[in-house]
Amino acid sequence: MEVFAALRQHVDKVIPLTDEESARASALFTVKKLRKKQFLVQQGDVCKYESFVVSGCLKSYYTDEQGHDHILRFSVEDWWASDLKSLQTNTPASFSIEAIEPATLLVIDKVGLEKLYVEVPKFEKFFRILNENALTATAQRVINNLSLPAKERYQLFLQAYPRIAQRIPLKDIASYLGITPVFLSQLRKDMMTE
Amino acid sequence: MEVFAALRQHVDKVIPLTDEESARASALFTVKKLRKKQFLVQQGDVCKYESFVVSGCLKSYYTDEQGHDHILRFSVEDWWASDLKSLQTNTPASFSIEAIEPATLLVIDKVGLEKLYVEVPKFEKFFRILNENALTATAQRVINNLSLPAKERYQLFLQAYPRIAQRIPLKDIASYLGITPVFLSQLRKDMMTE
DNA sequence: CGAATTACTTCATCTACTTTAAGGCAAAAG
DNA sequence: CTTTTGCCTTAAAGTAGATGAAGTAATTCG
Repeated sequence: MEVFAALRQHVDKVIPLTDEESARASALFTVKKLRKKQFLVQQGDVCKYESFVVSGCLKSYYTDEQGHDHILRFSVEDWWASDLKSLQTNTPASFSIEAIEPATLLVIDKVGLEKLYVEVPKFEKFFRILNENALTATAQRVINNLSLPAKERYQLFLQAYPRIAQRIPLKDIASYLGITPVFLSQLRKDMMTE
Repeated sequence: MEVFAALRQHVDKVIPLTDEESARASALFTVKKLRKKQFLVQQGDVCKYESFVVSGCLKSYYTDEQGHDHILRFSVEDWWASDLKSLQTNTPASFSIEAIEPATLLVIDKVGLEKLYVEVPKFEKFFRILNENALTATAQRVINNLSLPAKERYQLFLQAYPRIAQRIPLKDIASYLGITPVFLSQLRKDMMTE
């Protein structure tokens, strides 16, 4: 099955699996498809799955008291999406995850994950490393938000995710950068004339 | 030994250890003391240790091209401090870690950590969970930085870390919040008169 | 202990970014 | 095919927060 091959290839990059380990792991995941604008989790509900994105694109975003959305991350092919805290502790998710392109996912629930850690202990290490990397990236983002003006943050974003940037509506990029779409539009114009 | 008891108590809160596991783990950590203003790591050097703070207070901060510091986190008793990425990959640390109070640490280097994962596999899970929590907290901080004005971020900080706030110089709090000391001083004044 | 350095405050000026509002364009819905 | 709706752009006015300068309080250190 194609989708499981994608997962294995992804995991193998960090820790090579044996065929048996890969098969055991695959058996615990389920294929899930999302249409555009469909939710994987909605803020306030409990997040049921850790999800590997095989294809498509999701956005994770927090909706504040004034009803404004703030994008935390985009998840495209070969990335993961979930509200870890909600998943682990069965508490309401603090953000939503929604498809901005039709997406194919491999999902695993909490029970499945716990089985996975027992049956294929390598995954304990795999997720530890995955989270370490995510933590590093998020810390870098805090740094950038604190130390760089919007224009430079935008340029960094374009550099870091050139292919993703093409696929994502401007307003979502603005939200990710923490500025208004209006201002991002101005920045773009500035950048053209330079 | 007192300091090791602190570590065990800390780990036990997440995953109870047997006496033997605790002893094996303790054997891999070393006590390290820092005076005020001493560095645990300096930005650009390789981070050699994962460190558990037994007492005192450290700050982790990034120095940007203009020489301005941006505080990422404070680590007090019962917290950890390190540049994970640097430690794991032997690359230059992207931020510094410095004592702002005399501190006692329990440190473990990369080799020690790898031994630890083998000898006491529970630590694999322990650090996975630790990082998950750190990731959640950091994501929340990104959200706050994007969605809240400085005054509310300051109020949240006071609420979340009332005891730490007392011990930390205003300029460091300002740096953590992403504002200038001048502006934080103004905010404080505003808050007095309300 | 006194001198020097470092931390905090206040005020005035400046700028990066927001808000509001209006017009155009493309996709979705009827 | 027409109408609605959402998305992008441009421009003008407003604000949160930065910067610079100057004075006072608090620490550090010889």
